[in-house]
Amino acid sequence: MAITAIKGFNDILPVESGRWQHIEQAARRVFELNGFSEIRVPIMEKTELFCRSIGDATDIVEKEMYSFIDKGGNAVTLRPEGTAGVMRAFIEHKLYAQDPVAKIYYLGPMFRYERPQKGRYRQFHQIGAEITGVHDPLADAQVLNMLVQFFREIGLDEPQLQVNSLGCPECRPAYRSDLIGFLEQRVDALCEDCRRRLSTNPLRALDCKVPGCIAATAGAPSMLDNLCGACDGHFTSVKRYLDLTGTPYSINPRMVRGLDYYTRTTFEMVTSLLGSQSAVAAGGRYDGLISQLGGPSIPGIGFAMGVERVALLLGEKDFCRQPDLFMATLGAGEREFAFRLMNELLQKGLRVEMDYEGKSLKSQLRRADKLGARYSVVIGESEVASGRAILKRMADGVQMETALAADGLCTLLC
RNA sequence: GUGGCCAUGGUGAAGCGGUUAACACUUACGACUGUGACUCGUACAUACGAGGGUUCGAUCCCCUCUGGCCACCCCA
Repeated sequence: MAITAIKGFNDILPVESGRWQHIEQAARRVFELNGFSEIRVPIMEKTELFCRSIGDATDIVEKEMYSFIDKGGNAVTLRPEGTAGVMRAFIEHKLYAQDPVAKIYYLGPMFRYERPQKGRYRQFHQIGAEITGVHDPLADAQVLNMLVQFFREIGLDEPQLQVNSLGCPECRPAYRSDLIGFLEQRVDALCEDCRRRLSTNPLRALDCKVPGCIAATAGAPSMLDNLCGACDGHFTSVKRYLDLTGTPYSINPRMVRGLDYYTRTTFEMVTSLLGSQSAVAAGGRYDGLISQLGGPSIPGIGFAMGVERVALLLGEKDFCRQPDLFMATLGAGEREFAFRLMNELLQKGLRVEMDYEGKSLKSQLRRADKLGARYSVVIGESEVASGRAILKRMADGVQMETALAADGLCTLLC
């Protein structure tokens, strides 16, 4: 048996890479338009970084991390998400010193030891963006607008934006105990998972899909009704700014996030087309994270999207580049002629292909068709001698005479 | 980590105890010795995910492993 890739680790094959590039290029274009710059950070960090940022008790840290001890005895982990590493770099290089307002984006592989499913893999890819240093809800709204703009840009209008507020260290603890109290009174009606959640993550019970739990939590207190004045004002402003720009969204008071560092605004772009992997992008505000990691008290907000999930939504659409011209040749001498001409055209930025192996004319034209070449030209002895040839437009078979010179062909094909 | 379903060539798949392992697509070549797409012809699985077992005999039955899909957990 030949060696195969690791479970949950996938190859992005040539037929799919066009789609990936399309997504990445759109993200770069939109993010840079919005004033974001790329940051490239390592895919491995000290394990402690993730414990401290994501949260020791979260599923990610408890059971999903690729952690090991390196040869120097250091506890290291393949990053399960991007924000922690980006913020570590932000603090380490004191980027806030030159400008506390930083707008940065990143993209690359993340690793989580989970059971693979469609749209969920052990090595997966995220494109994320973060704004630091802005308390104002305008930042929240702008991040959301940019996310929505990205999805428009790549031609997906299906994922819907949902927003929520998780409050802050001022109001969340009180709400949390209220909720626990509420749930404890109905513990008999809750499913096994939700009973466990009571102690681990009570908010999660609001998101449970078991009918009994949905019924039992129907009258549960909502975080949104229990926000402190500052959080409530913040959330109200976020909504107003979204309305101001006509950004469509809905409020999902039961939306829960898996990372401990979120405060106030949280959001998801959700789709119904990927089964249980409904979130294609998600994020939120993390006002305490930077100081928690040893940096100054600077707020932040950001999101990450799952590239695999976005690619799945784009479906089978073909993003392959088609040649502008395919040159078919009849003999070895003509092949040399074509080879030289092809390279002149390539220099001028035209996509040109030719046969390398002296195949039959029929084979060559079949290949031209298969590659989707816009034009083809047959070069034989007389063409080389006269310097003129018949150019054929493949879509409709229309033929036209042309000089076999780089300049002329270039203007004809551009 | 839990549960269910599944695994035949490059692809989609028939076959379900003894078959030349069907068919279609793809690919290659040809019909057309200088013109693709349509059509037609020819070729292309010592082989049925891997390893064990049952049997005279296993792609087909049983076990284990590996992988995939779906749901849960959780999440991008």
